[in-house]
Amino acid sequence: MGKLRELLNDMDGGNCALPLALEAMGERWSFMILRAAFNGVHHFEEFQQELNIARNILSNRLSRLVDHGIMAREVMAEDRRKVRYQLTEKGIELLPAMIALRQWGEKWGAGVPSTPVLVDARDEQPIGPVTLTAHDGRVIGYKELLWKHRAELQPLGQARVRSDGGLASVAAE
Amino acid sequence: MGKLRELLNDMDGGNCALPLALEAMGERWSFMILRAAFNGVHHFEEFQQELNIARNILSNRLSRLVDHGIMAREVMAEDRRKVRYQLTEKGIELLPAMIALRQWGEKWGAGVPSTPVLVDARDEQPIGPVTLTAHDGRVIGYKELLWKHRAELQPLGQARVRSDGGLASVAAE
DNA sequence: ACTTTGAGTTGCGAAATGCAACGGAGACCC
DNA sequence: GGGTCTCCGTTGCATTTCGCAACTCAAAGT
Repeated sequence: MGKLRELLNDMDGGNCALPLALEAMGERWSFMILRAAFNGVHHFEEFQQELNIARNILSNRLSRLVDHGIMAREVMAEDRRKVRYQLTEKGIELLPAMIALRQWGEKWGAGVPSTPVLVDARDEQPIGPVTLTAHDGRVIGYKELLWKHRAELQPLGQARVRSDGGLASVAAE
Repeated sequence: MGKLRELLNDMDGGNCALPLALEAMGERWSFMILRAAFNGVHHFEEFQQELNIARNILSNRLSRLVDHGIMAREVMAEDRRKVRYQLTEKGIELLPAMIALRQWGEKWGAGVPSTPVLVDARDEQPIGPVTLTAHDGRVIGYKELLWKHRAELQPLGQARVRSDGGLASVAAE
């Protein structure tokens, strides 16, 4: 109970990176633009036509993505009217989040086929589901997980049995 | 170029599950509410105070999450004023997406510690980064991936060499 | 010169969001 | 059983964001 308070106080304070991610990607269209970018779309008019997004909004979103370092904006040398928007490494690293969302929509939505699909370049087989893994790479399910404060973490190799009933009981209320 | 068109036509039509996921989770506060729910928050007043969200918006978001089957709403038997909001399995399966987002924010944000942290219940070690994996479980990086149409997929075990230059070249333009 | 193309901007109505106050059913208290 | 408190909302109104259509403007193309 005091535990719950303590846990929650960490939440709003700002020491959670989720609001940070949402500030960059949480607005309408941001993820759709990202998806288009992953599919090889690079130019304003392409984004506009394919997403059917209002031009002013698109302009605003692209600017924001550039400001956040998710995309890079470059005026093309061979035709200086054209601007090329390119994913940065920071943007590319949103791929797991985007795919996790898409797979979730695929699983729980009304049987949407979701084309195009991401495949392993080696064998052209579709990638597996995005999962959570333990530090050693084992796939790990929700019921095998606990929430812990940073301060309570054990250095690797010194794992001990839960002794205080800690936060595990909090999640179960 | 014809290829690009073909690729893009699949996008807006609606045969992508991302818009579906975003319809359920893309509004402001939805992910923050989900996160609170994962941390053991169950009641309206708890969500309101911890997230500092306007009551009418919170009301609206909880209704929408319930409508989408992400949370279940239950009037509590022992105190019928209280309503308990509980994640469904569909909601729980958003965890990888949420963690992927949070990890991204953690990596690229201004060194936010992100407490509480998700740990393996066995050894209390923090979970690993959310990654994409091949069908056999190998972790796979962005450069080892291609986008393919459903129709072009090979049945497992019949992988062939890319013969048509296909969609890989599209991503690279 | 004249037209077209690419990438935006501007003006304005519609929708979503935020804030503060209110409402109402159920518990609780004597 | 009247008064109070708690929990979960709703209502009214100001602010912000979104969406649409028309416009600008520089750079190519012809």
